[in-house]
Amino acid sequence: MTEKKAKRQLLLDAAAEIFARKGYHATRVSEIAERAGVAKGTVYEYFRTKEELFYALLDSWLTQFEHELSEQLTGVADPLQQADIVREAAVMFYCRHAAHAPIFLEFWAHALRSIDSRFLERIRRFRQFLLDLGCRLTGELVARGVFLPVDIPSVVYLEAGISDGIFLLWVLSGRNFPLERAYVFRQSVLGLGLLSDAARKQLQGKLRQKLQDGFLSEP
Amino acid sequence: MTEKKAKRQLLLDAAAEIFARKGYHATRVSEIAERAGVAKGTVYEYFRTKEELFYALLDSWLTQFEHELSEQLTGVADPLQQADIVREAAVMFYCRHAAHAPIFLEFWAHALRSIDSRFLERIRRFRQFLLDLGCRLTGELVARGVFLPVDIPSVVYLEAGISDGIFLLWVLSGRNFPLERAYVFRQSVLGLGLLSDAARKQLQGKLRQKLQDGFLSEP
Amino acid sequence: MTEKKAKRQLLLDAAAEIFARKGYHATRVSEIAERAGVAKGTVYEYFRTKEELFYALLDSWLTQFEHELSEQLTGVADPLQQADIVREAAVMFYCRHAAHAPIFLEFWAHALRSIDSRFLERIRRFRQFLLDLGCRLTGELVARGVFLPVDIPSVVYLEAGISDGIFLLWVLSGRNFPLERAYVFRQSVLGLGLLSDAARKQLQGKLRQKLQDGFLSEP
Amino acid sequence: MTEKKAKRQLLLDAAAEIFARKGYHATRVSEIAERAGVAKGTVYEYFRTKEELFYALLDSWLTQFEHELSEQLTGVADPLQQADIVREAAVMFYCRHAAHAPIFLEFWAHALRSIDSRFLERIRRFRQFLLDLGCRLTGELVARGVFLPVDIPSVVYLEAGISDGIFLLWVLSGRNFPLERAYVFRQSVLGLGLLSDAARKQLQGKLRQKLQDGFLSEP
DNA sequence: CATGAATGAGAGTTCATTCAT
DNA sequence: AATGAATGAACTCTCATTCAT
Repeated sequence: MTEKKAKRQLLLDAAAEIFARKGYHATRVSEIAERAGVAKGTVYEYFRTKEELFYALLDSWLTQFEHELSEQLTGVADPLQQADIVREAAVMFYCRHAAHAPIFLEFWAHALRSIDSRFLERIRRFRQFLLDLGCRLTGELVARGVFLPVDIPSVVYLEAGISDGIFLLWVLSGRNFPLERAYVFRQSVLGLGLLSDAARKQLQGKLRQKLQDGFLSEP
Repeated sequence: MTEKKAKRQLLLDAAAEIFARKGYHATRVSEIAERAGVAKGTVYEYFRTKEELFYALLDSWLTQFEHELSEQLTGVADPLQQADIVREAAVMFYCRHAAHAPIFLEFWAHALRSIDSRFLERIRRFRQFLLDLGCRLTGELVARGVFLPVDIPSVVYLEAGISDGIFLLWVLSGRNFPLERAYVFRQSVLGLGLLSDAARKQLQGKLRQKLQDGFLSEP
Repeated sequence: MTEKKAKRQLLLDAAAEIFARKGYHATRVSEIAERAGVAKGTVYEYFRTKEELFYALLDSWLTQFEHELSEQLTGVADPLQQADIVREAAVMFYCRHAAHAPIFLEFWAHALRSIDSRFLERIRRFRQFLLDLGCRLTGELVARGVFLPVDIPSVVYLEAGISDGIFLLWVLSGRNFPLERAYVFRQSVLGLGLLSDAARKQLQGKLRQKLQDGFLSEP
Repeated sequence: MTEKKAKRQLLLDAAAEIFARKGYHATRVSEIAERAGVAKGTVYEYFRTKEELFYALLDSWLTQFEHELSEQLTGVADPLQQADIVREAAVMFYCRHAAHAPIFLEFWAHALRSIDSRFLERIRRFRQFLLDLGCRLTGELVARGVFLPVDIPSVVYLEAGISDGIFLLWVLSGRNFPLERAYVFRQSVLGLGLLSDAARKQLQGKLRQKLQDGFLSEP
């Protein structure tokens, strides 16, 4: 039972490694098998098709992230603190999968073309999960007067877009800057833009400093 | 001569249409030929391989954008006005290629895996073009005291990431919001975050209104 | 011991069912195992290969028929009565295996191509068994003056061919007529053709009526 | 145009040869290609799948037979003469395809199992063609008082069954007797059984001689 | 005896590319 | 320059068979 799961995971790990290095289409099922130390046929004992294996990888990553984030948020009430947790979780997630980063681009590209709609659905479900969370947090910050009165969904959408954009930037630029600092930087810019006058007064100094520091140079 | 160029363009247009609808790998060279109204073999008179055709498409789009933007900026001195031109050019570019949007994801994914490094190099050259432009503009705005003193490259990097991120958001969400308004919204948030106290005072009202409006609902 | 035989029979029955429905090549060994309620590997405890299982099925059916017919003929002296018994046994055999009918076509086809010559040999042995029987019966009928003087082997060959032909007709036409009546009809036609003048006079009325009735309409 | 048809025929001939020798399933597409002197891929320029090639073979044979028989019957009025033409055409057809004989068994077996219903439909259409013809001929013979009053469809069905049965016999026995003589023998037996008293008187002598001669020994 | 996970040879099929016309 | 028939390497996936447990 548990051994079956372990071997499944082994295959997923092997697949991640090869997919990341060669891309979905250039990856041969036989390579994945070889990497996992099993025969080609064995892959098909665990996944019906190559595409299913690809999907299983996407699903396992997103599910794991959703679970971990949910857990970490349990018991935390303060929305600002929650926002930090979300950011950290995202960064941690991306960093853990740093070597697999290019796969995400392929998940996205694949989602837009495959007849298999599960990819797009799964990604949208994940995004919805984050958007819901973001709306809750942002809504509370607006309600408490920390943020200016804004159109909450728009802000949350924008934030989501920015997150992916930074990730894209990071991947395409050859991962030549620390992802975490970029996310902090983003938070500072957005913060300065969205904070109410009162909140701004309090945080201004720290945030402006961060803007001056940037995220490209070594700290 | 010019007829040769015209047919080349015909093939590029056909390729764009099919690549967008089916994706690079699912597209057959024969389909492109059929769509362009020529025989399969003719494609190879104009492009050595399928990948070269794909690259030519990327290159033609980016080159066109670079040319157009350079032209439009010629003779405009005011950096704020220039920033508007850049934003408008980007939106126009994306909108013109709205139907081809998914191809960009594939360009990016392809750039990260193909043995053919031209893809990555070409994309980086394009980004560098935009980053240089952004640094010049932002630098001037900082110099003039419109923007706070910030680490200019970081801000420009961030803006670039945000642009792509919004585009990604737009594509993955099924293009269900107006791209232009999202870019304006982005500008407002960043503006409020980056403007110096003096500049902020002047523009605050208009920008805050935009934050309240958002970009998701019909105007 | 006997349990071993019982499970072997269980597997043969399962195989017959699946082979009949899907055909030899489209049948998976795992399906047979599943149908028999055992594990895939167990099949190989009883039959060395899939083809051997197929052969065992053929053999079991033909052997059973040979045994049954031999038993039923024991103690019956009258050749006309014996002919009836043979015909009835054949019909009973075919009807019992009505659901498996298409398998016979595959046995025949298989016999003509398999490297494994046992199929062809077994089928020929079976045919020889019937031909010998037929020659004995027909010979006696000729000797007694019931039949015209004919080349006995040719008649018996023809009868055998007709039997298989009717069966083939029955299978390919979707089994849309009663097999038994077709065999009776055949007997009448052949009878009228082969009977001596004396015998014909006696049976003519009954046989001609049967020709008028045919075997396609409901009686 | 015509060259395309010629190559198609080349492939059909090659396929017939290999299918006949090895059977449908044991035949590799590459073998057919090799035999036809083309590359494997070329086969797929002419036939979408292996099964389609198999079907095309069946169709080409049956269609050819239908055409030839129709032509030969044109202008012949006498039903007895027509019956002879049909018999001769069938024998000629079988003899021309003697080397491919085992394929017919596979066509039949395939028709009963393939999801592709075209096989069964095509075979049934062919049989219907022959049955219609047979009914017309037999009907006329009955009307003219040559045959006894009989249930015409039953007789024709039986004759069709007998034809296939003799063919089966011939194939399974290793084609060790002359097919034509067997068909003549069959005709004699059936004739003696079906002829009216008047007609019988006339033909009796010749037919009985044929029964004595049989078809197994050399003439 | 029974199991069923693992195997891996081998199948049909695809399609970018070539090249004689 | 344009064609499209021909190519054949390379792919994914199947499934009869094995064998450690």
